[in-house]
Amino acid sequence: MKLLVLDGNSIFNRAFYGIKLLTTKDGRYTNAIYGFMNILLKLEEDVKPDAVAVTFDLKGPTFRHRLYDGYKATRKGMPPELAEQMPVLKELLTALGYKIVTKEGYEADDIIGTLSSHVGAENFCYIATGDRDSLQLVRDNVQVLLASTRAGRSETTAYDVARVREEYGVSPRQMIDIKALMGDSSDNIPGVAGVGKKTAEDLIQRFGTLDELYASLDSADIKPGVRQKLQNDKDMAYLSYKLGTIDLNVPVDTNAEAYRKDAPNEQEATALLVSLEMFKILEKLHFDDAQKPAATAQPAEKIPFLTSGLPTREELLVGGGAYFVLAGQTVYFRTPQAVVAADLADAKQKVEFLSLLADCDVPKFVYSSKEVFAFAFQNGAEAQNICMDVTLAAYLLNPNAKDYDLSRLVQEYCPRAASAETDDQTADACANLPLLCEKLAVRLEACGQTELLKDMEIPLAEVLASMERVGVLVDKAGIERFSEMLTGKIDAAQARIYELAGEEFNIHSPKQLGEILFDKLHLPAKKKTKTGYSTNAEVLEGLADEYEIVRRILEYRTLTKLKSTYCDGLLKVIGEDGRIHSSFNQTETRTGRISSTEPNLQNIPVRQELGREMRRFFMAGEGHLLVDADYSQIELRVLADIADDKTMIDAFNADTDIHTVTASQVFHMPPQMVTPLMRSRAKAVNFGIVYGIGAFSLSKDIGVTRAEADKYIKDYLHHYAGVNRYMEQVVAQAKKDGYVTTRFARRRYLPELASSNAMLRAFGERVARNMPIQGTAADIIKIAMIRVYKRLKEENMRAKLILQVHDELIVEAPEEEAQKAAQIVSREMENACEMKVRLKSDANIGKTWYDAKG
DNA sequence: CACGTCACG
DNA sequence: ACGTACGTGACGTGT
Repeated sequence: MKLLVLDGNSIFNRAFYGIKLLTTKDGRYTNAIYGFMNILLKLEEDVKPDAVAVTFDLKGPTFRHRLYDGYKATRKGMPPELAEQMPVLKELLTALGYKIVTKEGYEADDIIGTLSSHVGAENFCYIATGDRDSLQLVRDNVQVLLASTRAGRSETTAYDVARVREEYGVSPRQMIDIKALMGDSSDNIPGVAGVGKKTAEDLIQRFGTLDELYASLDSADIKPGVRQKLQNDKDMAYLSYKLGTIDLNVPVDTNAEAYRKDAPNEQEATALLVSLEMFKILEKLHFDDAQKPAATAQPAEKIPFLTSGLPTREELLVGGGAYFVLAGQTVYFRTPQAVVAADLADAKQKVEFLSLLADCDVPKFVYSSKEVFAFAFQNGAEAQNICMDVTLAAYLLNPNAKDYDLSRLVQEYCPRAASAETDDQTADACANLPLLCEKLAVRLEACGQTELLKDMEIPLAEVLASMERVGVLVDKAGIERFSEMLTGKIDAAQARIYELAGEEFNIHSPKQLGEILFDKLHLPAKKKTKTGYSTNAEVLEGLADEYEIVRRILEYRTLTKLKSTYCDGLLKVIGEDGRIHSSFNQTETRTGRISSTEPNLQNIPVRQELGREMRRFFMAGEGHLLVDADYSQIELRVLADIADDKTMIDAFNADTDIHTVTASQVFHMPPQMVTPLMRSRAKAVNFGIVYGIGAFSLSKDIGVTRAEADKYIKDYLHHYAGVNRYMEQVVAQAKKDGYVTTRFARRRYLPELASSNAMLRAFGERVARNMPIQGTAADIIKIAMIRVYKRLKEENMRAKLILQVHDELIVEAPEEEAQKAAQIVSREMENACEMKVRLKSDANIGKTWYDAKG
């Protein structure tokens, strides 16, 4: 039989340091457990062992190390992020039926040694470890599988006797002799001072053993210096030999049969893995597979899978609603008896599906409502009465997730799911759609988010689908001309940079650029990144006054950014209709904002004039105009409201300039005396407050000393006492609950707050202060979008919402509707939410985005 | 695929 | 002693 012996601590450590810190949404660390399980499952797949022994060290001192006092010196405890994972791992391994082996007073190494040395000649033993110490255990029927990390990837190397000899030139047994000479700092084995790996290997290769070496020390051909060192530390060498020799006689059960796996406790293991959010691992364990022993559980419900076409209306209603998943040209329905797939390329089935979508009386439970709305629009129809969208529901329950794949959601929320009689993943997940919807609905209700889903996110999905479909017209030829103009300027800048540098190099490479500027030209380097010199704009701007090459590089960066991202990037995504149809993602951000991709239309340049010119290429269609309305200071107004800060509320309601008011507060003078510099600093403070602020960053941002910045913040919080109160209260509440919420019950979990890492905790605190503000502002503009969309439709206008940029909405309207549309947009924006301060939105009209933007 | 950089609110 | 404001997405380099 084959026995696999795991060096638990070593693999666990490797997993921890090899994978970035992961946490569950309630803040428990899981990365080491995750990595360990992946390695274990991979090993089992490769080795196919009959039995598995997982060994661990216990905390106390061990016999072997008691030989030497120094052992405690550098023996470090695990970091708390790792230590907390250990009991959970053991619990999981036990639930999965693995045999864990520990012994008071012995290291895992000694247990491994004992098990491997007692495995009978007819058997085979694999030792999985990250530690080269075990190589001394290799024999004819014992191999070491050494886990290592190379270029971020973990790989395993199998060591048999030949491989050890090839690499070290000695037999496995002689590895002990080598270590006795060279020592091992990580294991606190002293060795012979001044003898390292090279010398040790050479000596043992020539003399065979420590004894032989010392026996012929005087006569042999050894460098005098080395001979002296060997003489000095002879005792140490022999002590090290003992310390380095793995104990092969630990009192543990050495019968390999004892380590056969027990049948897993599937229910317990599943519950544990779900709580650890390890759905991939759960999947790999194949608990739901067919050949399940009848004893363990009742077989999972099997749902027939048919592809016979669209079911009739009566056939597809499950408890009064229709449950379906739209995937490209196929729609999967869950009927009471089966999963049924219909082909939408088939005209008849498509028509029937569209009529179902338009039927107000049938509640619909779907996977992605935006896709459903888009499909309806594509066919000149509408989708009515969508009451559940599992993507959006899952996003509201936890916006921290990476994605919202249907099968993952089923695994997360439906531990004992049914399965369809098919390999089709979507069909399988669809079989569980009603159950999933039910579970999500219960959770949403418990979190007070039912209205957020039904009245905000689902209606918004329709608006977004419409915006994506309409798109925005761009002047393709204009962009092409602009791009060529930039090419000319880029070539000139590039030539001059090469001239000033005295050589050609890749200006885009921070590495090469850093070498040219700071090594070759000896400009004073300011900051470093992990990988080298920092060359970002902040650093370069500090050098720009003095060095032409720096000014040219900044210019080059600006120009190439404009060309590659905004000219060439946009040209690539212009549709056949001459318009750009960006995707607006509704489940991407942790604060509730929407994001825009392919292309990102939420970061088109505006702050600098040259970049701003790009906005001339975003235009209204023939006979149309663009209406652009943006909120004035929405986040600060939200802050005033949430914090219930009287000073700030009064300032807004008196329609005064908030930055000037803040300046007068912070600088202790009447508003009329506030200078532009003071106002701009106060503006930075206002921003900083919203972001969770620190004196260091504020001082860097506005170029004052840290002490001064600190004083600004203190004065600010003194004058805005409500804000001060809010900032303290929201963090305390977040620590208590583990999450923060917006005014509309949007929620974000903050596992960082429970971290033992002070930096991460500080980050969590800033997020706790910021998310309710940014998130509430995001909620408000979403409401405005829904209302604008609805109003334009109700008033039978042809004007269409086409873009959203966080605090700004853009509508494309026929010329004759533009004025009215402008009214509607800013009115709906201002009335989106009743607050203690009024919301303010200004609209402008123009032929292009450039003209329509104030 | 991670990193540095830079565009936006 | 260390790093430093919230939220995004795209591009180019280099492993």
